Amino acid sequence: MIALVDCNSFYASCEQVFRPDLQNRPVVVLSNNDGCIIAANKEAKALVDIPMFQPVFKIKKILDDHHVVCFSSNYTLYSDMSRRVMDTLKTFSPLIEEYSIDESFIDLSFYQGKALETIAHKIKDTIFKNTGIPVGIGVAKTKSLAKMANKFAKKIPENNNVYVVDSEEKRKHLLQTSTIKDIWGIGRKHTVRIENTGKKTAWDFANMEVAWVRKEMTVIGERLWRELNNFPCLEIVTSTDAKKGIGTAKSFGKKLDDYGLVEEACSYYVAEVADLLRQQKSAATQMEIFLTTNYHNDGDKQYRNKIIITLDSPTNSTIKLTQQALIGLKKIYKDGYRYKKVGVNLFHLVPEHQIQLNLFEQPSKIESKKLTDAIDTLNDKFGKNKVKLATVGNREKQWALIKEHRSPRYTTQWEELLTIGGL
DNA sequence: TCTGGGGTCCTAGGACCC
DNA sequence: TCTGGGGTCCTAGGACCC
Repeated sequence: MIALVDCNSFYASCEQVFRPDLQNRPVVVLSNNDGCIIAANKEAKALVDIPMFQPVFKIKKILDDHHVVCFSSNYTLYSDMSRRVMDTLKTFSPLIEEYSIDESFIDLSFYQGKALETIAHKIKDTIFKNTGIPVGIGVAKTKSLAKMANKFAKKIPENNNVYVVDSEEKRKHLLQTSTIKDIWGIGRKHTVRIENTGKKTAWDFANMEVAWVRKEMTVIGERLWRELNNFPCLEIVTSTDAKKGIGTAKSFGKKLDDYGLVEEACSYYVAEVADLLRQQKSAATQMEIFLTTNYHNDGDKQYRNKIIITLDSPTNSTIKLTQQALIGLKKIYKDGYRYKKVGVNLFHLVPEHQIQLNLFEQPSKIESKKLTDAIDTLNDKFGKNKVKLATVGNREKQWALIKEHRSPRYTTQWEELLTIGGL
């Protein structure tokens, strides 16, 4: 049996752990630049139907009227809290798949013959005791069923955040009370396609002709169909393979029409992805640079473009990548537009110890690696970006993300530790 | 005025090989 | 007139996830 453990309104819960005064109050967390709503606790969801990913300015009045507490996203805090939750989970099973920042699949075969419902409650209570984060747990024979059981566990209050699919009856009940779009892996498009055939519930889907499913939804759909029928097709994935591509692209805090600032932002993001690349000990063969104006804004002149740069030989040197990135940026940058976003993507990653040098390349690689290593060491010791390329600029980041309501990084910065009044 | 960011997997079709 | 059969590799685009 497999359990899917999922934190309840994770980002909002993280904020509430350190703010007991916000218990039972509506809380939402905003995306980068405080643009959209990306998490809402149950009090906030109960108040109004807060649509996720809605731009905040469209529902500002609702938030104000109900005194909803808004936080900018604080990923440093959420990542650290996630680690704590996962550490606790690891004490219950040796086989864990960290599926996302707030959920994990865990293998429960270790507990064969024991009452899984009791175990699940114990896991839930221990996580809450250790971290203050409430979780829901779904248990079933397959990952897809566990995922749905988890949703069901949270939806029905009597379930008390735990639902175990350990009988044919319960499987049927779960599937019959779930809609098509409740199924994990079925999104908007497929929901329409399936509903057009007259099916309404997950149970209907699980009883469709498998040939139809295969034809319309490819092998992914067929696996899902089999999983809902209790045949495991998806394994718990414990090893995390090196990523196949690494990228970053963030909207500026304000629109930019100055090449120098766009260049600064671009350099900054290249340094960021190059760092990630070195952390996973890979080197990139290809790099894409793109920039775009704000396409939501009809009034502005629109322009977007990208350029793909093939590197002479794979590299993870910030210096080399930045050089190439800025040559590329210059080629696609056009004056006279107000830019909203610049981004960089690295592809065709290879392990750094397998770099095939270009036939004509001078063996200066070693020196360049020494320099990069030295910079990494200094930054590890003295803090992020203490040593950086001049192209990143040394002034205040005029393009920085807007984060007006960011909470302290309670668990990772000494200066931001939680203080308790009166002590 | 204000609209996120980071991923994965699969298929079809082109281009090429023997 | 008659035009095989078996492959690989790569990319773009679709669909979905958190």
